[in-house]
Amino acid sequence: MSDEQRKLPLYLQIKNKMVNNIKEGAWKPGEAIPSENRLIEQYNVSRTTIRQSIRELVQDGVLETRRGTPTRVRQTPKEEEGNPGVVHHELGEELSVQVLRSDQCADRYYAKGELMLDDIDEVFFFERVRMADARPIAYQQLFLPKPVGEKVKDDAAKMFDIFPALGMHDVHYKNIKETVSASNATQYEADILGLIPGEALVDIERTTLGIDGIPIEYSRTKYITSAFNYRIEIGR
Amino acid sequence: MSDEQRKLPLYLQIKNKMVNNIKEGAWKPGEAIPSENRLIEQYNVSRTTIRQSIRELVQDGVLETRRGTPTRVRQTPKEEEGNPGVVHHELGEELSVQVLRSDQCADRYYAKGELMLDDIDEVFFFERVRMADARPIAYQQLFLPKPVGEKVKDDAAKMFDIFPALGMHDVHYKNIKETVSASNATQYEADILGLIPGEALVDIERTTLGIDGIPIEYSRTKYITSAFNYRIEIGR
DNA sequence: CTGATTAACTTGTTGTAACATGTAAACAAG
DNA sequence: CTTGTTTACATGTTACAACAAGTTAATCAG
Repeated sequence: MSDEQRKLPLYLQIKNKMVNNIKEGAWKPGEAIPSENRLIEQYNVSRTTIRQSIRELVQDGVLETRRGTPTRVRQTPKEEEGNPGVVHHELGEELSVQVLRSDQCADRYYAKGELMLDDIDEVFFFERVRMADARPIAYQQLFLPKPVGEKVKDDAAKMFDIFPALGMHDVHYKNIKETVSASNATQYEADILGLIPGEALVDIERTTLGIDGIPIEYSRTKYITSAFNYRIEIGR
Repeated sequence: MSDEQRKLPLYLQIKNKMVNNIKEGAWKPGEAIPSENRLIEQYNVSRTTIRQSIRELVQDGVLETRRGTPTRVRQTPKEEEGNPGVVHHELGEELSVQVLRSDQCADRYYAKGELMLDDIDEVFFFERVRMADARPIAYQQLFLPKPVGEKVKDDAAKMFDIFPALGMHDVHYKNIKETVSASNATQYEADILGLIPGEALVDIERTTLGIDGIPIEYSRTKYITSAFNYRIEIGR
């Protein structure tokens, strides 16, 4: 156990252990975690402590509790009922992806900042073109922290969406934040997407946080407007 | 005490009392509330209960605690954070609006279709420029059905956002649907917004439904990217 | 008067204990 | 086979107690 962990409050140490259980796949989304009484035996702490750990993870959206039933690992944070905003993000039919370039490097300082990494850390970088029905619809720059990248580097070349691949490797997310803007296609982007330079693109910057709050993905994607459909619905 | 309150858990009853203390001005924002020990005496409950009430109010953003110092009522009633699917849409400071044109007509067939109106119905049309800090940030075309338009036609010239005006006339909405895309500024739009033609704009098409499901507003707004901030958050 | 120390607060952490209440599977009765 | 009951087990609520640790203001030494 590391030094920082030793002086952390017990309930935070246990909270971290629980998060690790999920990250390592011992506790899987949708499944029940051990009951409070078992956890009391397992970690040899009081119920107060266990409950405080669980309470925070519920608050973080990682676990869900219901009186009378075992506490469960949340399936996905998205399928909620009664949320004020629903985001649809559908495109074409036959979806695929093509990797233009991929490397592992220690520069890319801006992306590393977004991923909350140190200067010395390495990142996986993928330059991808997302295709729908064999036509390019988006140019994407995808950055992954080293531990995540090593797990999914093979999938990133095949999967249109990397989230299923992440889930299969027990890398689960808690939160996705997207910033939407617009930009003009550069010569480079226009060539890739088959457009005229200057054409308006929907420009989406996305940061995904893992269940421990640490970023697991940063990406910048530029979509062709005609192949894009971003609908936000607010209300009941 | 009301019947519903009697069967509520103690900590929720006390939480409600605390909220009332704030609403009635007994506890003022920025000021300290009584210490836990005082509250224990005052309400004659255990510290567990008091702390659970306080914890929830902290989570709700109503109170703020700091070890060693008295718990305080939050100065700025913290915005709802962590709500899944929340859309933030903030821009500059000094917001205003300028109306370029307004009329009441029976054409504009596309907009009338979106508003689910018949061909013979009339619509109010406003061409507006939204300004932030005296600089134009968006060009907006706003369409209102005749009954709605008559109520707010004066406000549409002054209000940056027409929803408060609608609410004042008891026109409430149930649902907002926005489609986000990007487009290149036309010569006309570029002139208005002070840009070069072709510049990428964030293009938002919005339909608002009233509480009876009938559309009350259709608009198309094109924002300057630099003055725009559209953040979507999914998850907790 | 200044500056370090202390005393008297505050909230934070953790344990123990008892009872309340919701859930679902096992079981019994029709 | 369906329905109602029991029962074991889950989380929720509440109380009491002790100590940890941060903050602030009074106190005291210089």
